[in-house]
Amino acid sequence: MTTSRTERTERADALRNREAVLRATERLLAEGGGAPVSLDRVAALAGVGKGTVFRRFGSRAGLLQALLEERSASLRLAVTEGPPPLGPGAPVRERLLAFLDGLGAVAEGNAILLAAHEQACAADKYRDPSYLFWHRHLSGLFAAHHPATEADFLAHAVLAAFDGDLVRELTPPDDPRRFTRSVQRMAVALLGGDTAP
Amino acid sequence: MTTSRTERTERADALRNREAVLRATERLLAEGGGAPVSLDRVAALAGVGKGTVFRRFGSRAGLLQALLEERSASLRLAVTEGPPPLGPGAPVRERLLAFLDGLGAVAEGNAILLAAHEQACAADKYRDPSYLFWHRHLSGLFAAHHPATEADFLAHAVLAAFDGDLVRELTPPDDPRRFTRSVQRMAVALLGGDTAP
DNA sequence: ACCCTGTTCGGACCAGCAGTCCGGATGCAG
DNA sequence: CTGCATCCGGACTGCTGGTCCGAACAGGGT
Repeated sequence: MTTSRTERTERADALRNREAVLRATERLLAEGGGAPVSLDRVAALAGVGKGTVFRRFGSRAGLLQALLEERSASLRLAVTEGPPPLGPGAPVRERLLAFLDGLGAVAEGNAILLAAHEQACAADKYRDPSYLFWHRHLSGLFAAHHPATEADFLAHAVLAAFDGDLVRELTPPDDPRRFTRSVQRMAVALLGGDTAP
Repeated sequence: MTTSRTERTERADALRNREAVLRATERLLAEGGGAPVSLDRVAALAGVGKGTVFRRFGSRAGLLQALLEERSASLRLAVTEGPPPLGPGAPVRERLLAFLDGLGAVAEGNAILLAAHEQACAADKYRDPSYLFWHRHLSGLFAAHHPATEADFLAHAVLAAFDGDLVRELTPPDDPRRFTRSVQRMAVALLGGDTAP
């Protein structure tokens, strides 16, 4: 039984450290309440050297992206091959609403992480594989009622609303899903066709 | 004590240096093509000390904001007290289109500056007086067909599309007004009522 | 049980950044 | 011309993201 895992090349200590770094990062993000998190601090809290952080994640942006990926992986999977209405098969409107419900939940629950990631990615935000995936999906949905270039723009515009700081701004503690509902209404209006029952 | 408070004449060299710093900043922004501009470099190109830059503008964000203010001051004026359709008096739909045409032009012509400003402001973006002004205006327009909270969100969402990097992404050299047209179509769709007869 | 080798570790190190400070220069009023 | 408030400049600080390399070590082969 030689460790029937998918990857046999990663050493045990490496895996352990990777996990420690991720945990430390999310803890510092949460405790800092939005204040910038330095990688020195992350390394210190994780109990590893700074070099380790960079070898694992390449850069500050890579670390945050890895964390974000972790939080949204299940949504990604559900969208591509899950059951309707999230997955393929449902009418466009239903899929759009279901998708924004899922993405909204991720955003509302990780607004600080989202903001930090945007800040770190800076101009490369629109080349981020995660962003490209969401954009492709949304764009495809809009394309049902719009020409391609218009759908492309609308997808960008809707995703632009998922700015980490904006989500924080628009999410009162007593109504954690307000942002999602607003985005859903907006997206339906943009989809075209009928808004009223 | 009647005139000395705000009208305290600015020394000639101070005024000259302020101008030199602004010019140097815009030059470095344009030449850098989006690369981050350090204030050391700005000061060097302007031929002044770094302390001067900070005394005049307070911080990196303040400098970029001053530059942005310069580029959008006339639009601001036209919106508040200019002739229709930009100024008060025209139907909501016309005012919306005129406003987005103006703001779009500013964004398309200053996308790099816009991106740099967003990066520098970070979380305080939504407290920026300039942002608040645009938001109040847009929100007011949307309020003609929407409840207040919805109008507030829609204004945020439309402004979110004015991300400096997104504008750059969506502005091909051969069609410099494409972004503006897209935003206008989107905003009209969000305004509600009739999209097309 | 025990090497042997390639992988990983750790933290000193680097360049560069925003922002501060104060002795000295200088415009300007009288 | 003189005195003084204002402004200037660039050395300085504290911190950052990111690099580097000798040391430590995991873990399969024997």
